[in-house]
Amino acid sequence: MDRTAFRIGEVASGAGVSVDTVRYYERLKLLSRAGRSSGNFRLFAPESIERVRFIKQAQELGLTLEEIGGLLVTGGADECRRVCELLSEKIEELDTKMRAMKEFRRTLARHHAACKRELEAHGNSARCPVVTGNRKAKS
Amino acid sequence: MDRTAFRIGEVASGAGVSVDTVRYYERLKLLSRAGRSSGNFRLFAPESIERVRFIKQAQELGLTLEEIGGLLVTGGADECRRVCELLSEKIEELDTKMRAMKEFRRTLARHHAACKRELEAHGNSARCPVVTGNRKAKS
DNA sequence: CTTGACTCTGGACCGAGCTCTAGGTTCTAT
DNA sequence: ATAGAACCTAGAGCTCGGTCCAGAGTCAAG
Repeated sequence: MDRTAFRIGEVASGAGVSVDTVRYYERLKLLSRAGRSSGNFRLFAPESIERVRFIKQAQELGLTLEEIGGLLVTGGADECRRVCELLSEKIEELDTKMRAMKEFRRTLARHHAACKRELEAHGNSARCPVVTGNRKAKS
Repeated sequence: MDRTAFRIGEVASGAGVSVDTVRYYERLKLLSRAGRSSGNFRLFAPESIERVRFIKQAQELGLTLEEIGGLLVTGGADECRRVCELLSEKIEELDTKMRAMKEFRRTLARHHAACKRELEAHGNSARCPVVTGNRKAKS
């Protein structure tokens, strides 16, 4: 039988965050207010765990909690339209970011190569060429 | 003739940050202590501007100032070796992150498609299907 | 010489996103 | 029955990455 109610600690460990974080998200309305047990313990639906994971994932990619909130809103047709827009904005941002990332990776790779060359050429008297005295000329 | 000394305001606007930020970076040793003019104004080498830009770029990709500091250390052979390692670690992290990003992009695209379908299928009575785990929006 | 833009230092303050504390309640295992 | 783990609320505190003061000095233009 599938569980339908989880206590805060289960949600937290299931999603890899602290219970404080779960309560914090609830306060920010990233999670809708959980139901309560007879003893006033929060009872979460299984999807909440997924939801917290989603939040964390989104966060790692640089979205703020507020933006994530925007993506999580659920409601009628108007909300749906809004979310739809928001989503395509975010997708575009993501694409931009991925391009920046590739660019930056090249920068790092270039530094890495320079570093290696220096070590190979000058061994123990190597002077790290990363960023200081960095040839810049024009990239 | 190329300028060799820039005042803090020039560095700041050249790199698109505030003068406070430049001073802050100096305090954190992300920029080496600048020389001073007769009137005690900081004088920065042109590379400083590049350096601040680099910091900003790295930051956008989710590195902390501390990590960036690690990438910017410069010294003899030992430092060079260390930086070299750090760089390949970062490159790998970046690759991991880029994969996560693609994954996340797919997630968003999937939600977007679902949203659109819902709107087309149910028009004004659409109920936004984005992200699992909303227990009744009604509180 | 005056004005106004720019700079200096040191320290207070800010928003985001948690994290911890205190003081109390509930649940579960023995 | 009782210990101890997990939970509750309200609110204070923390880290990061700045940002903003106050009070004073510097500097170029008019």
